[in-house]
Amino acid sequence: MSDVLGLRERKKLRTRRALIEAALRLFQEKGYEESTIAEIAAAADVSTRTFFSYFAGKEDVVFFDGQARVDAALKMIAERRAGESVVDLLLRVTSHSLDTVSDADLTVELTPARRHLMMTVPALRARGLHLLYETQRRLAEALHLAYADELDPIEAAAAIGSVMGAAHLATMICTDRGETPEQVWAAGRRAMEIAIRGLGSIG
Amino acid sequence: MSDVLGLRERKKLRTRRALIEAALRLFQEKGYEESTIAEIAAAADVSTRTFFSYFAGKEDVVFFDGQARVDAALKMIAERRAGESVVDLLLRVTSHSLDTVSDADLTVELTPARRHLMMTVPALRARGLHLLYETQRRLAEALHLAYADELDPIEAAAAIGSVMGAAHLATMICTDRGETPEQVWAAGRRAMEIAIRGLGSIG
DNA sequence: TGCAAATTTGCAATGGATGAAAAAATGATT
DNA sequence: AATCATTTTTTCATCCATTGCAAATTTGCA
Repeated sequence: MSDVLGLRERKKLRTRRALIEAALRLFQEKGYEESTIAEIAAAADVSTRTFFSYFAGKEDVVFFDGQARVDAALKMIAERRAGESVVDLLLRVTSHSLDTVSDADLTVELTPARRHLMMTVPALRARGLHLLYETQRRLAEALHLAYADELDPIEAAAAIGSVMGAAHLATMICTDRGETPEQVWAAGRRAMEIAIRGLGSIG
Repeated sequence: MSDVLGLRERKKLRTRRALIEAALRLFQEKGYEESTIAEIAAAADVSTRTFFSYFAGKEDVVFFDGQARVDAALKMIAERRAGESVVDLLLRVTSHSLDTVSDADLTVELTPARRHLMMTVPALRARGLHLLYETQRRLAEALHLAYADELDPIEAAAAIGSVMGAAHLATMICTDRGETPEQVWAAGRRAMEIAIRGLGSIG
């Protein structure tokens, strides 16, 4: 595929970027609910209607890089190292996902603010959960394919669901307690280890 | 507290019930998105505005008994049997939750249709996920309290998150494949067992 | 240049959601 | 039973997200 994009494509990318940056800036300045799509579009210098040809809704702007992150994880699973155990692969995928901040092509500094938005705004929390769930579904399918002769679909789902479920709940609880990112990360790590070892390892 | 409710309370319960039944009936007949709140309110013989003093939004009508289900699970955890292991308690709670259809006080027959709605309508899926995670959060806290000297908050979160995460993802995937309720239940059971034993038990 | 396809825009309409004040229903008191 | 305070419902007005449609604009290409 050619890296040379036509004027049309370049313009679209610019508009998309402008919408994302305008939206995130407004959300930080005035809050999510307080910022209207009309304002976002105006700040990006396009019509309100055009916003909806770039994003399905107001919530989606915040998760603009979700697809890229998922694709990266899917790729890692599909290209798993020969002989690598499921556990090792999952640990590698999750730590990579936590480290990688964002789509290299787009703003990176806004990440912490975004995380805060995602945790506090109900609509975004809901959207994030939905995305997380869809991600798990796809990861489970990829895992099943990558270990076709070892994991049936249910086992793959159980593996993904338990590891990600444990990590997610643990990190959410820590975050709500106002703990530092390091503590949150450590909690997620511990939760994953518990999920890997099984519940017998505690209590 | 007295079981004798005043006319005011009784009327409110009746209105609430009327709204729920009207909504679920309309959702079945015309679909969720196609039914407007105005129609629901009209069918329940109240004003549109009144709808919002009973439910925060359109989605919430569908989950009218969510609180009762959660309360039941919380109660089971709080009143855990002396000497019962975490694993045994969780198995008991989940199977009870699957068996119990609904709030005894309210319509029960609509449950299968409701389940179908929850799986197919995007807005309801999202709402359901949010409710599921809030539930997990509360269950994790209850589990921590019930086993205060054995589980710290992170371990409790890992336990709840891994078991429920595994069961949820597995059952959703099975449901999407159009499998029978029995198969779905079996998959959930298997996924929970994997989560309990740990990922080492597979692959 | 000139045409075809893609994109943006303006406009109108729908429907969810909220705020505020008037109206109606209810419970308590005399 | 009549009256008053409280709760609930209704009415009305408004905001905003979202969508469909057709006109206008831009871009890619011959």
